[in-house]
Amino acid sequence: MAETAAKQEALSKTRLRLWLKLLKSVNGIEAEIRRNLRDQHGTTLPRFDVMSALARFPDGLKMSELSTFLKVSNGNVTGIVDKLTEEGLVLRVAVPGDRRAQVARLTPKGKAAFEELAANHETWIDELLEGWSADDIAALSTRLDLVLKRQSQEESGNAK
Amino acid sequence: MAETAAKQEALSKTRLRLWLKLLKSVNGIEAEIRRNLRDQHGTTLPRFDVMSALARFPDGLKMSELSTFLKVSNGNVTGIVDKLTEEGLVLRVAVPGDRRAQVARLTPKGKAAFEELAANHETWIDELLEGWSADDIAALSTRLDLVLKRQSQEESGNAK
DNA sequence: GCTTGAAATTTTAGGCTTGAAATAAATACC
DNA sequence: GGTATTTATTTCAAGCCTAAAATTTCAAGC
Repeated sequence: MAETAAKQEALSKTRLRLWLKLLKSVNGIEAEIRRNLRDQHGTTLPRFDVMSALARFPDGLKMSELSTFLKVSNGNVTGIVDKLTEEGLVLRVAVPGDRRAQVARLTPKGKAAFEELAANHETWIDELLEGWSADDIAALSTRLDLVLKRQSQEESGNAK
Repeated sequence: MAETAAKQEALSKTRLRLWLKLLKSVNGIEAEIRRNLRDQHGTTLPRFDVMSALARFPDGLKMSELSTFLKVSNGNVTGIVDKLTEEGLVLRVAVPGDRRAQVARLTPKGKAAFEELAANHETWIDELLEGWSADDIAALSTRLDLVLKRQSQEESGNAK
């Protein structure tokens, strides 16, 4: 039994080291994407994320749906959509029958801009994950599902 | 050859999907750690990161060493160390022979506070990565080394 | 029709982050 | 010794982010 406890202890340290490495890797990739978005396109990751979400829903998303989907605060989305709207990339559309709500949608200009961004984004990721085979990816994907499952359980547990 | 191109195309999409899943998982874990630090200890991740770095270097780190190590800006570290200093967790020590530089060190109080945090942190990670075996971790670790190697190469390439 | 509570959104105060400008001190060169 | 460059750090302006408060509208119950 002493051996088991010792192994558990070692596993805990091993997991911690992996987490730190994982965080470093992901932060590094994210930093490069932010850099590319800024230097090559004059935009930012939060703006890209909002446009990406809206691109998936051509009929638009309510502000609250957007913030839930992106897992950021309502107030945060307000500011980003404000900017994108000023630039003519996003449009706020009134929801018929509910004067409280508004739907944010990409304009044609916004859609075109996003498609350009998305194509480059995919290329960047492809280069950054160079050397990852389909098998590598499948293996990691199933491990990540464990983490995501845990997270979605927690969410529903925290729901009021 | 058409098949090869098609496979490449598919791999690119697969990598993109993995990246999105990886990002979601890591962000979820990070969010929980931030929540725990705030709710259980009244502190934040950036503060924990600074204390963690200083804990590894008992003789202290210069402000610039600290920002390089943590990969954040100089100005950022200034503000965080300011706060930690006000609270008596960190000390700024003059560097003999260079009146420009200062070394930040944990105070005994800071060291004790960090050790408490670090122990909990390890437990949180252990729970969040529940189900990850030593073999899983070893496999992922070698894949991540690919990413990290690429990142360190880029850094040295970007050095002036 | 009023009132009460819930829902959608914006506003606000405060912390984190960056890149760039400013300051001050050390170093190198002549 | 004097000037220019580099180095260490802080300050600053602006964007991002959150949680909480405020605002407006809707919906239910009476």
